[in-house]
Amino acid sequence: MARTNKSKPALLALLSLGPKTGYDIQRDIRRTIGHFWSESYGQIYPALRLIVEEGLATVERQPQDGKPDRKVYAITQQGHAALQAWLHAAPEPPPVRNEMLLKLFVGWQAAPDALMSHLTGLKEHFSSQLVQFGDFERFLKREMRNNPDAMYWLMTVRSGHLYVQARLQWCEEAMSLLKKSMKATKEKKLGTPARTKRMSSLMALAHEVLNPDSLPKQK
Amino acid sequence: MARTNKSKPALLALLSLGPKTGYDIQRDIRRTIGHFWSESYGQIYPALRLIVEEGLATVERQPQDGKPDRKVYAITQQGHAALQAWLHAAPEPPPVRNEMLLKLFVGWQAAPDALMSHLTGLKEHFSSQLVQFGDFERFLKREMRNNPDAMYWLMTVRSGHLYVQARLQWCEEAMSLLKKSMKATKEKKLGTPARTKRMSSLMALAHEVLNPDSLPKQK
DNA sequence: AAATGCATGTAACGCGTTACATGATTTT
DNA sequence: AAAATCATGTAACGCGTTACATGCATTT
Repeated sequence: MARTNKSKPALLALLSLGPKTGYDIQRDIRRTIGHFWSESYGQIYPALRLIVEEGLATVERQPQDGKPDRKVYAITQQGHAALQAWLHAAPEPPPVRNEMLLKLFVGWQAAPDALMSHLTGLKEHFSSQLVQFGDFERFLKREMRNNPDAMYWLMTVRSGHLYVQARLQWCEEAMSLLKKSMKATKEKKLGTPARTKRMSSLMALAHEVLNPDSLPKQK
Repeated sequence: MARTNKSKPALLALLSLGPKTGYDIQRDIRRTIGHFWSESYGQIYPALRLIVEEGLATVERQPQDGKPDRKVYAITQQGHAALQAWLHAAPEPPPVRNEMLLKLFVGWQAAPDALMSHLTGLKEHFSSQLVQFGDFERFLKREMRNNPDAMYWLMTVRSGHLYVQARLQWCEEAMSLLKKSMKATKEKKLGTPARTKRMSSLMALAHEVLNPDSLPKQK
């Protein structure tokens, strides 16, 4: 049932920082919260129309020459109220779907080198993110002296920082486990069917051993 | 363009562990990789039909009484080949969308107690997950003595473990930052419009200071 | 010369969940 | 008595991206 709207509150959040066009919103999201949020034009423009229809924002057309008119949206009192209501509602957890982990789960059926190169790619990606989060963090901490509210922004950046740190640590660990596994399997050679069968019984065993229904359904 | 199929390879991965019905697949996903993957029946049954049409699996109907026939799917040689091809392709990173962080980003517009209670809820959730990951990990480490391939499964569990640890650490940090911020704002009182305006100029400043386009587009 | 930025929007498609329909058996 | 498990599937809906259409100005 739930499946609550996410784009609308996101747009209201951005509009709560000042009047903006759809184009501005997209750019500002990318620049400020791009590490944990994104909106495409295909979401933004239709949503803005709805937001105006519901009285949560107003539009003002500003003619330009050579370009399409700017349509500047401004949040209304009702919009502020709607945003606050959303802020006070418990957040839904993000859906979980991680392709790399799925590949690893049946990883013995792949060439170890391929998995290793996937991990290397990930590691490089997270390393560069780590640097950027560090820069961002230093900037915000400096600004907090004048503007205590910068702390809210900082919290989101810290989330990203701790997240990439953990992922990076995992990449390194996984790579070293993979190396070990490569050696172990070279020694005693078993055919894929036999290995598959053993994984299959491991699954059954896991369910018996780990009490009710092992890992969490979600939440 | 890309937008590559994710359900089909997921089903093939599960079928590579042995013949299963659609129902079995759903249950096994929940039990083993539920912490990073999910499939609903609305995905599974149509996808299985396609998989059979493409020759990646075969079906066998097993009549039962009182219940619908079991339709047992078994992966074919072609299916194995398709799975391997997918395993060797670089994984796409999961889309990022975190509602809690979005709420925090404009958090000065909310009642601090509400944010605090969101964080408390998250913290409890991650704490319980942490325990379960620990159990799972101990089990898999024990099993690795007989079955070295259990290491692949372990890698996915370690990912979850490190992830929830990082989230937990973040929750605690965020809660303590929030407490500080509550004190700071009590002292010098500023109206919401003024605070909003300051955040807005902070955004502009951030973009000037942080070189080209700050945080990563994605990847 | 080509790419990027500014600026609007729509149409088509794919992804994914939820609810519904059906119904016996087993557990709480 | 109610709920969960087993077992299949479909229809409707919402979410979200990509590609397209248009076009000038600026930067590389």
